[in-house]
Amino acid sequence: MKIDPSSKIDLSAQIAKAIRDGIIAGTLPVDERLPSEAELADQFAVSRPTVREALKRLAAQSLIRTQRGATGGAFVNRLRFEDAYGQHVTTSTLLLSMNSVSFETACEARFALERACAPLSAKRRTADHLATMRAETHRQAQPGLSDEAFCASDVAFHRALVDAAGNPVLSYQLAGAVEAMQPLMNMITFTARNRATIVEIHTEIANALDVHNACTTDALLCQLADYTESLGKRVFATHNAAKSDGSAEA
Amino acid sequence: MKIDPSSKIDLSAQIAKAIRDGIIAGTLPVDERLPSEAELADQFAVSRPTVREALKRLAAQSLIRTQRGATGGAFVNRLRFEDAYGQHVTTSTLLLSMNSVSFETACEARFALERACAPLSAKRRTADHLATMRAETHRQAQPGLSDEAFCASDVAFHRALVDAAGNPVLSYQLAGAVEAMQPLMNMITFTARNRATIVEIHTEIANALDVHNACTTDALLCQLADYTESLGKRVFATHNAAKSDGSAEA
DNA sequence: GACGTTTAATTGTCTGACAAATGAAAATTG
DNA sequence: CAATTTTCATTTGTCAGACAATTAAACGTC
Repeated sequence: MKIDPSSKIDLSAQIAKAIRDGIIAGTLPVDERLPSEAELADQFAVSRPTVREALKRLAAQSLIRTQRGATGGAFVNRLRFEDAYGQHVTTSTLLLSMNSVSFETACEARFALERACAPLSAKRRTADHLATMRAETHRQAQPGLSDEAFCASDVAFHRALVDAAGNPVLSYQLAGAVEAMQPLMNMITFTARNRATIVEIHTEIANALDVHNACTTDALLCQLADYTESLGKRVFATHNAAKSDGSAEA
Repeated sequence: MKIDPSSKIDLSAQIAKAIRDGIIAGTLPVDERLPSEAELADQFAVSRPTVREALKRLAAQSLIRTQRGATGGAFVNRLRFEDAYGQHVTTSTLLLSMNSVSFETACEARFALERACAPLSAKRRTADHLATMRAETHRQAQPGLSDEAFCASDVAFHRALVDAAGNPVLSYQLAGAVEAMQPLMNMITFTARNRATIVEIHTEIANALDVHNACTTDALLCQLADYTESLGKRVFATHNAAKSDGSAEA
């Protein structure tokens, strides 16, 4: 791979791209050891700090791992679903907060995706998944629970629902949509009546999954989507009204 | 934010995390200028190369951008959906290839997600989306098209279908599932008869969306999912049989 | 053969330096 | 005075060389 020192782009970015392309193309298989930093510096005709900056870029994407010592070095990392979750959730969260995505849009996406895996979950849910969902539902019924804890439990419930589909690709893609919404959900103060309604729907969802009833599960998710959206609409309407109260913003 | 020099973790990783946390928490708003590298080095009591490695990690995640010159520096980047697409697709692709996800699993996830946005697409599709889908369908009918080009056009078609839902969150989440499957699809050699079948379904999907018929669209997507999976199953069955032919692998 | 010691390789970090870019201030010119 | 050019300070990009920390293998000792 060639490096162009006269390019507008950082050398470290070019080197990172060259190595990344090798990993994607399969030229550098998993667990393959990259040349040492000194050798890379020679090959690309740059200094070691520049090579290191490139390697740090790749490490930030979990594409490589490094190890010190005699047999150490940088190794192509086997990207695991668990490792990728974190990044995916972080990115999704920032996308929502930085692009002022409406609660409605986020909500719509989230439940559309969740409904997509409901039939699979109804078919494949294990006793474990059901137990998790019921435990979280039970926690959500506790009176002393803070709104944040309630939302966290809500995420755990829906995470279990998604995982029940038994498809890691689905779980990964949905993790972003479901977990990234938590900050938005946290802004909603749930009254006792709100919580009771949600807990009831959660209970029914668990029951529907128990008997492998995909249709009812889907209907309940629709119900939950509508209810969540109506709650959010009310909260954010007053929120925005209060915010634009003192400003000249149209 | 505190840095622990005695930790097992790289200083640059700790510093990157500290800054990243600030961005996520909103302490560092979009377009905010970070202190210069020299100032950061002072604040964290490390050297400039260490600070730079931390900044490169953040740059790799598109969390900051840097600019040279008198008024330059590192700025908190507004993460855009378009910027995040690339990373998401790359990560998804690597997840599939490195974890030997079966064609069946990937296919199931992809069509489950795509069906999720079909009702929204049927409701909101614009003339533009329809035109793109029909143009790609037309391209797919060209006899001289390579398998790679056929698959690329297929991705473009489905991308338009997803975008038609008018929900950027949905589009983002699905981009990973749809585009990451392209390398797997490329491994399938499409006969003329295969292509004719797919083109026909694509044509019908466009027609169904034209008249805002969500039900038919969903049915057609199911049909396409079944057909794709059956094609893949046949190809990868012979593929695996050939591969385990000469090895002792059980 | 088992067990400590040395050694070589490699990453992590620091220091100091210079080049390149870039906008702002100062100087020059009409 | 206004417009233009020049100078300059600031900041990132890159380099060179050095030392510390870590680690496994090679070596030596008992």
